[in-house]
Order: sequence, then C-alpha cells, then structure tokens
Amino acid sequence: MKQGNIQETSTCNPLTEALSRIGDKWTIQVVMELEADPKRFSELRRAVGGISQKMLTLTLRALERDGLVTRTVYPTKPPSVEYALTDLGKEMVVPVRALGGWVIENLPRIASARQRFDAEAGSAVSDGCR
Amino acid sequence: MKQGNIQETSTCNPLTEALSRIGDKWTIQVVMELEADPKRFSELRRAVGGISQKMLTLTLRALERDGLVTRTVYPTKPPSVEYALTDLGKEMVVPVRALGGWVIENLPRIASARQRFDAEAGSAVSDGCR
DNA sequence: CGGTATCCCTGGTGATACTG
DNA sequence: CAGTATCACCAGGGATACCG
Repeated sequence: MKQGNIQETSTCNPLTEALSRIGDKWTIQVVMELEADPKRFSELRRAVGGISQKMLTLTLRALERDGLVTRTVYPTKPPSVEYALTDLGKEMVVPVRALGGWVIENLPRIASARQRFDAEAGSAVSDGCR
Repeated sequence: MKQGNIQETSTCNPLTEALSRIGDKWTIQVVMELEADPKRFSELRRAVGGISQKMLTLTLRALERDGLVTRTVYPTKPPSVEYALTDLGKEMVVPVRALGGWVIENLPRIASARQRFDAEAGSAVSDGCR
C-alpha cells in the first residue's frame, strides 16, 4: 500500500514504466509519424489528428528526454523546429512494430472474443471509438 | 519512405488502443504472473503487489473479454476461481517480451539520455517512482 | 511559428463496505 | 474466497490565453 516498499516488482518496474509511456495517448502516433520522416512542430500537429499543442509538447519533451527524439532549432525568421527519431528511437520502433503487427494480425480473433464475451454478458460496451 | 505503415490513424487506431491496454498500470504484471502459471484470484492479488481488488477484477475482465485469459470457476465450498492465459494470450506474450527485452537492454542508454537532458535543463524531475 | 502558463473538468484509481 | 457497489480523490489532458 505504501509506495516506499517497492521490492516486489523489482524496484520501480522499468518495463511497466516504459510501456506506460509507449502506451500513452499520443506517443506511438508521434513516433510513427517521425519514423516516416522528420517533421516540424506544426507538421506533426497536423499529422497527428486531434492532439493539443500542450500534449504534443509534453510528448515530444518526454521522447527527447529519453533520447528517442532530437529537437533541432533553425533560427529562421519565423523560427522552425525539426523533430526526428534518434538511432535509439529507430531501434525501439522495431519491437514496437512487432507488437503492433501481432495486434493487427490478431484483431479478428480479439474482436470475435469480445463479441462472444459481450453477447453472453449482455453488456453493451461497444468498443469506444469516438 | 514508408515501410508498411501500420496505423494511419484512419480508423480507431487499434494499435494505440492495444498499447494503451498493455501499457496500463496492471495488465502487464498480471499477464506475466499468469504466464508463469495459472493462479487464483487471491494468489494473483498477492503476486502483484499493491493492486486493489477492484483493479484486479477490472484488469482480468478486460483480458477475459479480449480472449487473452480464461476464467474457470470451481464450485468448491469456499469458491475458487482460476485464471489462465489462453493460447492467444500466450502468443501475445512473445512480442510483448520482445519489446520488454529491448527496454531492459537499453535502460542504460535511456537513463544516460535522461541525465544529459536533466542536467542541461536543470529540471529536477528525478524520475517518478511513486 | 513554436511554444509556456493557467484554468478546469473528466475518468481512472484507491479505499471502504457489503454480498453470495 | 471472490467478487460488486459506492464514494472520494487527484492526475491527465483539453481549452484558452499569452510570449519570444
């Protein structure tokens, strides 16, 4: 219950921490966009539909801090900033894609499992997808 | 050059959805415990330190709904319920482990990137570890 | 253009109590 | 033992306004 005692999950469980980051609302989408090719802030914002300026900034800062993304400022008259994946970032994309590929591939199986579950439970969760 | 772009944000982005699930606070830990071997509710609760009864239930229900975990009730005198990974669940563990392995392996690189970043920014984030 | 600062509200999570 | 139900909290994230 108290957080001081984090022996059970071997310290702070970096795996869970990393997956939380990767699994947050925007990180993956941003990374995927940057993998296609480097982009400026506004480009990124347009590419990732629905992200707020604040969240894009926060997401990019976190990625930069972890050494996954570089931030390059070009002191042009209207300042422009380019974001790009680092080598570390590109490497990380590999296992992420592997997992993503598995999910895509098995989406039908998951979907039918859900139908079965929802049918016999009568719940109308209906898969959020606004 | 786009290499087989998996998510294009077109539909509901199942990849992001799946990663959100996987990246949530408890799912991974529960799945890892179940991978070791099937467990009962209480065993699971003890194994995963710090999880509340409510969250364990919710996590297990979500996994069950997606066909990743089975729930078997034994009508013994004190009722006992056993949870186990399905084949689908076991398959999913493979790419998850791959990603997890990458993270563990590259933890030092990430850590040093953070030190560099925090040093030159003077920020005292100090890595949350609630 | 590329941010930072602020307000505010929702929903995810924990704590507690109750049931079969 | 294995849940369900209810409440209370506060961090995540959107909207908005301002800055270099």
